[in-house]
Amino acid sequence: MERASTSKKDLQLAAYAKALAHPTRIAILNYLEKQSSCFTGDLVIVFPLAQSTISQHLKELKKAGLIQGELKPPKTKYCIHQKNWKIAKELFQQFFD
Amino acid sequence: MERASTSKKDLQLAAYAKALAHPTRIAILNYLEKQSSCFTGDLVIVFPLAQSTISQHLKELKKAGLIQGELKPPKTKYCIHQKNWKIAKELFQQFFD
DNA sequence: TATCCCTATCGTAAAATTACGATGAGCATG
DNA sequence: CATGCTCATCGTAATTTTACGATAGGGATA
Repeated sequence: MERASTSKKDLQLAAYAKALAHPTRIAILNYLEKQSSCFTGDLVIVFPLAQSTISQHLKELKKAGLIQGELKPPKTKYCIHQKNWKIAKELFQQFFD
Repeated sequence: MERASTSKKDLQLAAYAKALAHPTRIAILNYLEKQSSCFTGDLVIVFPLAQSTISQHLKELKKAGLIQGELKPPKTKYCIHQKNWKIAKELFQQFFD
């Protein structure tokens, strides 16, 4: 019986899955897909959560690479990170066959 | 500005993502896809983790509905829950467009 | 009936996640 | 230069996750 190794792909997929593992983050991404971009403040209005909580979720999504932020002082404009989005999409596709 | 509601689909997708949000669980599912089925003990040999830890991961996967267990005393045989697997696959597909 | 296998569950500790209010930093505008 | 707006970060508390060893239970076999 062979020892299972945890591949880079497994780790990456798990990291993406972790970013998606919260309903609010799913909803934020859905929102971003519809709107193509938005400011933090928009989400604070749309979601019944504190501003700091929204910011924290955005941070998680950025850490995973699924979104990117652009400074538009005094606001921050977020949008989907298309390149990584595609990578994630393909990893999930492969995973599910 | 409209209030975002968290739909059933969002919740279900987040739940599946949560189940996939750990490298070991990804690896277990990969293993199950290859072998089509396995016993808990197989995984204990294959992965460098305690038996109770493996059991806990299996429990998480079962809770999410991605696998199912069948008693084959004194063993337990696990396999992918095909129906839910397909549902998960489609949810991720839809999500990524 | 007693014993043996295998696995689930319990108890527990450390770490991570999630939420909030408060604070601080960055950059326009007055 | 001071003010105001927006957002990130800090500090913190409650909960959840992850890991382990130890224990319990279910069903064969002797």
